[in-house]
Amino acid sequence: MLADREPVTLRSLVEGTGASTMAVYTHFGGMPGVWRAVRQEGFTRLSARLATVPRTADPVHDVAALGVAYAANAIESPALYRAMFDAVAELEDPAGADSGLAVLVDAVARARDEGRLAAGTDAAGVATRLWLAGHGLLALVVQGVLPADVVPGHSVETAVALLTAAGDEPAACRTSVTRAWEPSTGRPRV
Amino acid sequence: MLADREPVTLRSLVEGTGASTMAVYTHFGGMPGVWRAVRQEGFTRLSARLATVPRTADPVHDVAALGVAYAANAIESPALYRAMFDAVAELEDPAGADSGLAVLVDAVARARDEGRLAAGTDAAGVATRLWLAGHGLLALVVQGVLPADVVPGHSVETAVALLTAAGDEPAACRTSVTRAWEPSTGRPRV
DNA sequence: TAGCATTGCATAGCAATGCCATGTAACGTC
DNA sequence: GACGTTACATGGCATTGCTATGCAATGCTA
Repeated sequence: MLADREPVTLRSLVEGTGASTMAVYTHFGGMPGVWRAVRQEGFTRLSARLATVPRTADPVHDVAALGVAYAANAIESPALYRAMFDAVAELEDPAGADSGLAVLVDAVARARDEGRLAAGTDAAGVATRLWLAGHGLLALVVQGVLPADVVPGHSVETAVALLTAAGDEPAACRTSVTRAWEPSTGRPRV
Repeated sequence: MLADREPVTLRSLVEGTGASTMAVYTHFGGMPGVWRAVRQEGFTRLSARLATVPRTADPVHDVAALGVAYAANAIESPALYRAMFDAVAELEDPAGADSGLAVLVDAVARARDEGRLAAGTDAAGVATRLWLAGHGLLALVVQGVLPADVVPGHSVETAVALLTAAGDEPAACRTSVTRAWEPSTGRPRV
């Protein structure tokens, strides 16, 4: 229903299943519970997808590759992405949502520890800012304000700016980030 | 009602006004029309606020000052900010929304033309990325995911990174941006 | 195995919501 | 002063989320 942009109502959910509306209350406690479960599922899928991003010898490339996976996930399921952040503060299991950010923090920390970023780099801060910028971009894309084809361009420029500011060498940074975003690598299209 | 987090229903709107629900249909065409008008009003207020940001001798400071005004506007009326971007693609007058971004583009272009940014800088691109990052941050703040007190820190770091990447000298850039965000200048608190 | 408590859910109905058909009163125009 | 138009009050309709009630299947105990 989300993918088809159909309105998700209590009765439309049970229609065709042979079940009655009470089944929804038994399992989810009501419509807010259904949306909670949808959001949780969204973050679970996101975490699973980020976990499939391979670790290469280039830590800065890997940071950008996480961004690619994050963007692809959002663009392939825009309605789910919207639902996820529609009331993200009400998640019952915030740890599931945080784990995605934790993966990014680890990748940034590795780039720092391997010498690509400055020694004193605040990995959590840099990772958060990468995520914030990506979220701002994708939030507008999934609502139709911006077309999806501007995602790689803005993502590359913002990632290069933030990672260069964190100490990476500009030319090498751009090479690493661009390589993750170029469309010929067989990863899911955005 | 938005500020008080009360549910905005057709009947609660007309309650106490002595009018009936039909008045809403005459003037707005229905509840979606009411929300359209709310969004338009939100962007009108935002544009008005951005227009009050003074132009100083430091164009990079002025770019950051627009970000401060934008953030203050969102944080002072979080429910309005949420409503604005809840269905921003359905605005009947997108020009009103674009005018805010145009002000930022002009400020970035001025910074470029006055020599602070590289001559070939894509002012619209840089301005858009500044806006995207700010929107990502504020969207999460107004939903309660992040506390408002992290706004200045992330805003300064991201703005410095993006403007430095556009050619500004790092130390001068940080000075200009920080000056716009420091709380002792008498601007509205965030 | 018989009795009983628990669980899951179908039925039916309630309150609230957005919306609209109808009627009516005020207004402007000739 | 008659008439068409506009704005809106009244009342009611369909849909929504929700829940009180009852029933049947399941599992536990003696």
